[in-house]
Amino acid sequence: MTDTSSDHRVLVVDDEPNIVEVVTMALRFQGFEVETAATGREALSAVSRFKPHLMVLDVMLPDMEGFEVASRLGAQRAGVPIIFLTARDATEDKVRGLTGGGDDYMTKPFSLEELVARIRTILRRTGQASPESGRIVFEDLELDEESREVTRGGAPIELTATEYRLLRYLMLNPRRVMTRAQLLDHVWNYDFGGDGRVLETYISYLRKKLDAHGPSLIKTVRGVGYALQAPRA
Amino acid sequence: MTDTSSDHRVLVVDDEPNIVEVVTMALRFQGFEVETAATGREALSAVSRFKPHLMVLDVMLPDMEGFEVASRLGAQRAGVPIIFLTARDATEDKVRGLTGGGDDYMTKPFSLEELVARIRTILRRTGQASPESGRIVFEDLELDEESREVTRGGAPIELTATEYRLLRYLMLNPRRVMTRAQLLDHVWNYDFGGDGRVLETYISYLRKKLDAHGPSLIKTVRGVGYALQAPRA
DNA sequence: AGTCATTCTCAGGATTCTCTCAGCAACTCC
DNA sequence: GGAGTTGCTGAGAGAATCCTGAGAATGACT
Repeated sequence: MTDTSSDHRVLVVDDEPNIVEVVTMALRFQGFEVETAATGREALSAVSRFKPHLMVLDVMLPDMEGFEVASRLGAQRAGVPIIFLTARDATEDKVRGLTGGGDDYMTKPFSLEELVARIRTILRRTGQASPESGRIVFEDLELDEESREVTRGGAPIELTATEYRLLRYLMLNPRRVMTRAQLLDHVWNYDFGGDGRVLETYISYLRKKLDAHGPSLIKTVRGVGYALQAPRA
Repeated sequence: MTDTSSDHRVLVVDDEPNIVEVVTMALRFQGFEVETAATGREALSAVSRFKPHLMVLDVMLPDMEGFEVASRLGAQRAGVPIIFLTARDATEDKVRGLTGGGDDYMTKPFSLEELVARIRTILRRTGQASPESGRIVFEDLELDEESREVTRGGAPIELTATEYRLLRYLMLNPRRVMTRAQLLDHVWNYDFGGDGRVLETYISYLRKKLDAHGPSLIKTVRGVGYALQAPRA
């Protein structure tokens, strides 16, 4: 992506190879340095060797719970924030209480965009990353990543979660044609296997909301995908 | 090719000899170093020996699925991006989750130009290739590969998918006469069996759109093919 | 449980593309 | 100059692709 300044180490811990694979590739892609571990024990040794700036940690590991890993780190943890991954059912409450500090959690399945966004937010909060203004602008469209507010020409626009992710991804890649596959992969959950036509529906939603305040911004490129495009004068 | 800087290794894996042949020829022509494999097992050993920068991998192999090859590579894969080839029907869902990791996929049949374009895009994205702006220029014609925008003398020109592929191919080989066969092979799907006269139709479309903004750029070479040519002063 | 917002599926209709065809124009070679 | 070949282009059928409204499924909140 356009962000070259990352250069952070992230440790990904999960025992499902598929997830590790997908997440690892996505993060490397974003410029993070990534190491992986499949068990709690591996994770512990990886931390001391790799000294990550942040951990992505599944709560269900074969040898111990993610929380145990966290507490066993003890002093060694030294303020390393953790993003816990949990299955959707149950346990949510358990996680809530534990996410003191700078921790966070996400329920599986999640979208890669969201994971990356949270990692960035956390690194920014903990002062490890440059506080690059979390504000994206394209023409008269503005998106504030902190408050999640979107405005066009000053007028606020209410978006649902999915609409927001989709618009954000497009705004991060202005004028560039994003393929259908890219959009589905980044904006929807990584295991989304449904009908690719959701995308069209959401583009339609977005257009309806955005175009109420000005000329059309989303261009469809037939047979390929969509792109943000400045309206022609 | 004016591009001498490629020098990348690409591993092509498919069990249909025709496809391997066609793709291999096209890639070698573009300056890539190519090795091939017909089975998953061969692919695995080829990776460790050949250490490709990128793989083109059929999902349907005689001994295992392409995905299995990918996951069996494991650590050895070391971030090598993969372009999966899939049959048009079904399977699209299975392929999801790829572009997040830098991978991509194409449905068969595809045009060679498209394949080459994607390979270039991916290598550029993963920083393995020089980030040569993705912008092709010929005289007052400009083509931006990321936004897929084409302009002549600054004026935007709307092209359909096929028109775009055709023009792009011509612009990649400026002044050189491209034979009818070359054009049909590269711009249309490799198994296109229809009437060769489509080409004339599309040349006509292109000329109509391009010449609206200046002197003629596409020259006919009777009995051979077409070439981009600077207008005589 | 009941309400509400959100997400996703589906189908009809509209649009746009691709390719074929046919007649005319331009060129080549005798 | 004439005959044959090759290329040009407008028209149109069929296919592919996209848009959008309606409603079912899902999950969040009270």
